[in-house]
Amino acid sequence: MPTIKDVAKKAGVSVTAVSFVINNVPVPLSEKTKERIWAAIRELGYSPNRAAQSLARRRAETIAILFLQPVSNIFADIPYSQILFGVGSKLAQSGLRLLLIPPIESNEETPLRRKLHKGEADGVIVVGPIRQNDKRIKELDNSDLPVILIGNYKDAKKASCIDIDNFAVGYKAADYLISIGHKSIAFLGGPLYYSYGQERFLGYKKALEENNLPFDEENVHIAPATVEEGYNATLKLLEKENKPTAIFASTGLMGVGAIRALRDKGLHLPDDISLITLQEYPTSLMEIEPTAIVPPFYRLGLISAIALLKLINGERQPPIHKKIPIKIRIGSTTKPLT
Amino acid sequence: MPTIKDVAKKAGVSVTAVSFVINNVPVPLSEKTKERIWAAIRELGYSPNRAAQSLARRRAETIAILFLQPVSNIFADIPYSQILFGVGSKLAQSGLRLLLIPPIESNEETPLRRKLHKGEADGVIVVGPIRQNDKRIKELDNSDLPVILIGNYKDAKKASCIDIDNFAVGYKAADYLISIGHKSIAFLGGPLYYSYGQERFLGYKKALEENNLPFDEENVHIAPATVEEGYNATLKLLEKENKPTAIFASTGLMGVGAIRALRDKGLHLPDDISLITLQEYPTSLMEIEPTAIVPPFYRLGLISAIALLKLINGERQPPIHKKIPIKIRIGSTTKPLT
DNA sequence: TTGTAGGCGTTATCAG
DNA sequence: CTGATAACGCCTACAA
Repeated sequence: MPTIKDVAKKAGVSVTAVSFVINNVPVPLSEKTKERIWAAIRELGYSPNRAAQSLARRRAETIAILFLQPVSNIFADIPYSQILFGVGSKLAQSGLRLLLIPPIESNEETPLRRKLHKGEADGVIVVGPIRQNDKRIKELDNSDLPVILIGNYKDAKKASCIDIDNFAVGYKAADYLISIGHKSIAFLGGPLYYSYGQERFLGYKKALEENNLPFDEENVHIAPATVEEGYNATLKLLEKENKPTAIFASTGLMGVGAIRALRDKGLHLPDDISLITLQEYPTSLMEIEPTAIVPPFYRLGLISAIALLKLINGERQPPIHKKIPIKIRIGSTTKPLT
Repeated sequence: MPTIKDVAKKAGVSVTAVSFVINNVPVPLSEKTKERIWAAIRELGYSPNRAAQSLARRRAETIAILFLQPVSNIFADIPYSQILFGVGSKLAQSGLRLLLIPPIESNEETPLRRKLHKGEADGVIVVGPIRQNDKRIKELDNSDLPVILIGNYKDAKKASCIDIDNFAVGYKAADYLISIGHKSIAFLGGPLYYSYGQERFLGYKKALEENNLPFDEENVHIAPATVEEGYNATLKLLEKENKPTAIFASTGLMGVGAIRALRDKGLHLPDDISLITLQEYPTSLMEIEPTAIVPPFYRLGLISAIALLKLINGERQPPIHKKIPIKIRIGSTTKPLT
């Protein structure tokens, strides 16, 4: 491969000049010279050696993605794929590399710092459900590495938090159901120690409050976000004396569980009951088109990557906080209460 | 960050010795010295600087993933995510970085070579449906970069091809249906200019032949692998005078289309007709558990990455050819023909 | 504007 | 076994 020297020689200039042009340093070089240098670069098919750049700039030209959960779970978890592709597409475009970091146990001896010390990565994006007391996150928050947490970490000092607007997820779903006449609305959600679980729940509650609807504890089922929990919770709801007229399953898997439970009980959507779920995967894969909250995970990844690059380049100061708006898509599983 | 010099000083040895220990070069160093060096490394929390290593070794310590299709399509395509996670988990474990390369048009001026020249990546994994006449692939095949194509490229000189056993996909599905008594089996598949489309079709055909069943052209629908095509093809099949008693939808999306078409026509699975599809996404997301071919995409990515690393390290010579076996999972959408 | 020279952290060579 | 020392390719003063 040609080096910067070859380019300099070919263009009849100094390596300095070439370097300036490549990194477009604001040094007044005559347009003519610049053009000559670019021509040489093109002819030689030159492009700078990343490792050498890294070494000289003391930058890794790499950003790391830290997964908080085992990969075997994650790979089945479509939202994470979407986030990953979002991050990846931005990095691909800027030519940065990706360093995937498998889950590190909180109690692991090797400090995270070491895996992520400067030279390894210029910044980190953390993916996975965030608990407020996670040591790994605390450690990152105390390091001087630019960090984006996909989620909400309330104690964050320097770490930036970006996530879909989980409060809005809960609020919008409940508010929509209320707007079409429902008064008894069940909520299925993930654990409250995860920020997404808590915020979706709070959003739901807020919508009830604002509409002066009573909050019925028995209509709320908080549990690990699995198909099974969604299934069981729904069965329980159906055994209540005054059944809810609508269910909001605030995670995709719980939604599937709910749908299955309703079907197994011979109930018909939306005639017997209304359902809103979270669309965490392409609807083209489903047999029905449910009314659902549509979380833009791909966009979430994209925006996180953009934000991280800005932090790295010093174009913004941490912490950055962002909530990505979500949308509701009206499908065939809800209908007005008559 | 500490450098190799710091370690050497602390351990009272030469940098050479430290370098030997780190890369465990087979040089007889006394166990005592080795231990002393490791101790110094641990105490200082030293780890080698990647960029410097790269530069010295003339290796990028990076592998590239080239996508053949636009990312916006890919991100919705769960198989690609699974492959990506498979590749990623292997790389994470070996500390290599990932360079994602967005689709490059065949006619783009910048040669692929340049984006992938040594120093940028040590090897490439190509993801996406492969056509035999794709210029980008021809170019890669002629370069001296280790290349793994996920798919089947018949003219390959140096490039290695790894894929799920697509012939077996077609064969096993058809064979199973035949084994439970079906004699008129429809086939829905992707374009024949893609290797996966062709091979699945050939497998299907072979199973018919081996069982002395007539091949009915009208039972075969080859089209772009979309929900819509699956839907329309199924409608057509149902209009035939002698309808097939079973359908094999050889792509996930066509399978969804088929299921929807059957439902819209008021047909019941498996009583009115049997169906085998391709399970390209977690079944937990579906409402029914179809009989399906289960392609191990995660594993495909993993194995591809492992193979690529071997090529890069010279532990194997190209071309490598591998077919990953697939399984059939019996679900609720097939039943014996009585 | 140019050329030179030192530095970035490792690897690898080669004489001790 | 060790210790210098020359690459590796680029960036960045600094002096001209």
